[in-house]
Amino acid sequence: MMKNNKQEIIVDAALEVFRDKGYANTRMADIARRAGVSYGLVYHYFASKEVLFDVIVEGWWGRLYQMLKDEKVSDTGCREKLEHIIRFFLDMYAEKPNLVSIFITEVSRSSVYHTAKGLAKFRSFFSLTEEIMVEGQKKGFLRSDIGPHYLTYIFLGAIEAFISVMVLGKEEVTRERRDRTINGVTEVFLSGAMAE
Amino acid sequence: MMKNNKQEIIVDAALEVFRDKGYANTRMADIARRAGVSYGLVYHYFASKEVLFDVIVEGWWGRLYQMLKDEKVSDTGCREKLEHIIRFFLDMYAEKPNLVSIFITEVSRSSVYHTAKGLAKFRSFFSLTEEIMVEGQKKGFLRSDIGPHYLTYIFLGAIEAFISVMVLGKEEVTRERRDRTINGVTEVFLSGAMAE
Amino acid sequence: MMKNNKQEIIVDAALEVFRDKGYANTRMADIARRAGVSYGLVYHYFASKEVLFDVIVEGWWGRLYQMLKDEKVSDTGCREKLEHIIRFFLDMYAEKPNLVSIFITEVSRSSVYHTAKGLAKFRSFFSLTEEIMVEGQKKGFLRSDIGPHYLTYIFLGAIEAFISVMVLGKEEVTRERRDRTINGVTEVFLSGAMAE
Amino acid sequence: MMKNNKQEIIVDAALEVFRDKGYANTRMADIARRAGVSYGLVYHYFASKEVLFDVIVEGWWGRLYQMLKDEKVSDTGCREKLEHIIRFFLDMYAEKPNLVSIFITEVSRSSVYHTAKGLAKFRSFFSLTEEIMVEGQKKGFLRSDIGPHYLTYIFLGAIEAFISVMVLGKEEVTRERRDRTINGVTEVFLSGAMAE
DNA sequence: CATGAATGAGGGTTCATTCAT
DNA sequence: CATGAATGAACCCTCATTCAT
Repeated sequence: MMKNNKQEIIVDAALEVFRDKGYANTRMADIARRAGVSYGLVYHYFASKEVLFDVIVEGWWGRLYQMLKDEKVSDTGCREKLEHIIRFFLDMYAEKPNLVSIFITEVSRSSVYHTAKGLAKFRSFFSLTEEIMVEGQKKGFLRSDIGPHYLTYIFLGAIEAFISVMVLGKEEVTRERRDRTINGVTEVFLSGAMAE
Repeated sequence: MMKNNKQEIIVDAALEVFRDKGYANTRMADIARRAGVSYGLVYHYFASKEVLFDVIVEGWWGRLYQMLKDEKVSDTGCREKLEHIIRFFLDMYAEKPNLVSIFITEVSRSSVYHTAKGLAKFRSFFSLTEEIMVEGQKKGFLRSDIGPHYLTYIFLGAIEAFISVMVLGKEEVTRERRDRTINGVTEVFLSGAMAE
Repeated sequence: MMKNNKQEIIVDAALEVFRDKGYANTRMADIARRAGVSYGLVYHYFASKEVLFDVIVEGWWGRLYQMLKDEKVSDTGCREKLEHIIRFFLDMYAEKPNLVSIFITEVSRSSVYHTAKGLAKFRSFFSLTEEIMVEGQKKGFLRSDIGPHYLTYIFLGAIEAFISVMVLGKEEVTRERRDRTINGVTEVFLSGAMAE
Repeated sequence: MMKNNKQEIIVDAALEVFRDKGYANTRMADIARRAGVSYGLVYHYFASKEVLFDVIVEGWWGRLYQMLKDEKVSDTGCREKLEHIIRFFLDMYAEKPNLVSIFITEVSRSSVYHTAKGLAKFRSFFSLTEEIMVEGQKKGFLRSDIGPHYLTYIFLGAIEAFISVMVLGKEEVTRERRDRTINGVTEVFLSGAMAE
């Protein structure tokens, strides 16, 4: 993917610093220092702080879309698809916590400021998820008296809440916790929180 | 609450600018200009940009806690309490969209970086909500095979997703839409998304 | 003209530094230091290095145009008008050597400065002078077998050469030298360099 | 002259870029790109940006001096010598417009370049021309009531004005235009602008 | 010869904050 | 109370130059 070794090192360093300090408080010098390269080299590979950030964010969106598209065309049941989506976020968090943190704190919340560009990404994300919900309704698995928009928002909101809590608390996810979370979210989302 | 007229004007201006540009991209000069005052005056009332931001954020937390405490001691049923919480966010958004925007886009984020201070606020918010969930479980209204943490995250995540979508899209909430949303979220949260 | 005292001080300092080092090698810090003000104050009054430079250059063009317009409508003879033009440059050099230096070294050539904006200024300068030449031809004072363009270029070129030599050599102009120069240039331009 | 092919290519590229952007705004990378070579190679042949520029400028001065020396020793009349000087500039502009442009915009002014080194070059240029004027005076061809300095400045100033106008307007010189210019300048310089 | 990755000092600009009036 | 002039530390980015391959 990355042709160059140093590029990767810089991106990884950026991932850490952006996560620790947030985009606005990240200094290019910090990234260079953390990457163990000279100041100028960061600019040799990335035209600006914004470009470097965008490279990271694009990487995220790319993985997310890929997963959603895979789920859409997969012939598994609706419940499994929803479980896979939750699993994606949790596995991603386990594998690349910095990337997920940045998504939560810098992208999903502040996409207001990255007008147009970022907002469009978000709409795609929601649309792809909504298509899965619509399919679930058509198949009679999901209730149809509630608009698919609602189902989408509630489902994704629930995931984001879990991820956010982990991000804010800088928590770790064990495999066990992951499975419990997948189960809990799916269960409540599908069967409801009410007793009986 | 505010003793002084100019203070209020400045806070309102700050609310607008923070919402439009985000904390990091807000200039004290922007706030002064939008308030129509000199920028020495902003400093006359507020010691720093951070203090001004905190005043706004404190106002938000105050209202939120008050509402949650009121709900906790109220003797209405669990379903009503949950509905009230959703309504609070939607009404708040209708009344002070900038305040809610800032909460969504800036507060949760700053919690990550300004640890301690902001994180504690967040935990209180979750705790208060969780207490309502625990009460619902004790009363046998909510299922007990799922930890109250889970119920809380899912419920609040769903609300946040709705609010976020409105914030990001700068949408308006009509009374009708509000009621539909309250109903939709409550219904799915309590009864689940599955058909039948 | 300048409402503000500090502004003037900064412009004067800029005049000196631009003259000494040229636009490209001038540091905003140098200007601030030479003006005896803080770094930020320069930016308080002038949005950028370029703006500060333009303010200076505009001042020059303004004076130059004014003089040329005055000469055009004056009812003195052609010889006197030409003498006045030469005198303007020499007096200006005596009064504001830095301004004239900057004009010669940074404005009058500088392929950089000449992008539309500056080029138009130059054309006006030449046009106004040419009108005086045309008038001289009409009145039968100047020969008409040579196009007014040629007369203009030769006349202005001669002046510029004198000024340039003074600028490059950082020479001073005494009143006597000024008068000798006015006379020499006028004499050669009008009567020619040939003996008899 | 140039031993190496690549060297020439680089110099030609530099000529173009220096002309287009001016010395200060020229990047070594621009030159390398325009030459179609890597930018390590530029340093392989030329120790620094300044050296590369000097090579170009030296080439100019060399040709100019050679021409002036040739004229000095030639046994043609003064009028012919002056015509040859004008022709040199115009032919040079036709043949190597970039070189002449650079001379006009970057060398002949530029307080920066003129630190001793450049100033001396200039004085030589003026001296050589002045010698021709002195000779013309001695022979009784040129008037002697005007100092040779004056004649030199006026003559060279006139040429420079013509060249400058072409450079700034990026105009072309046809053979016809060249001859008209030579004639016009010589005529006015020698016989004066006055009618009769 | 030739390449381009790597370096790092330096410059323009921003902006929160202070303070004299 | 109110103003806005004044300060200067900090930061992003540029680019001439070096050097390993």
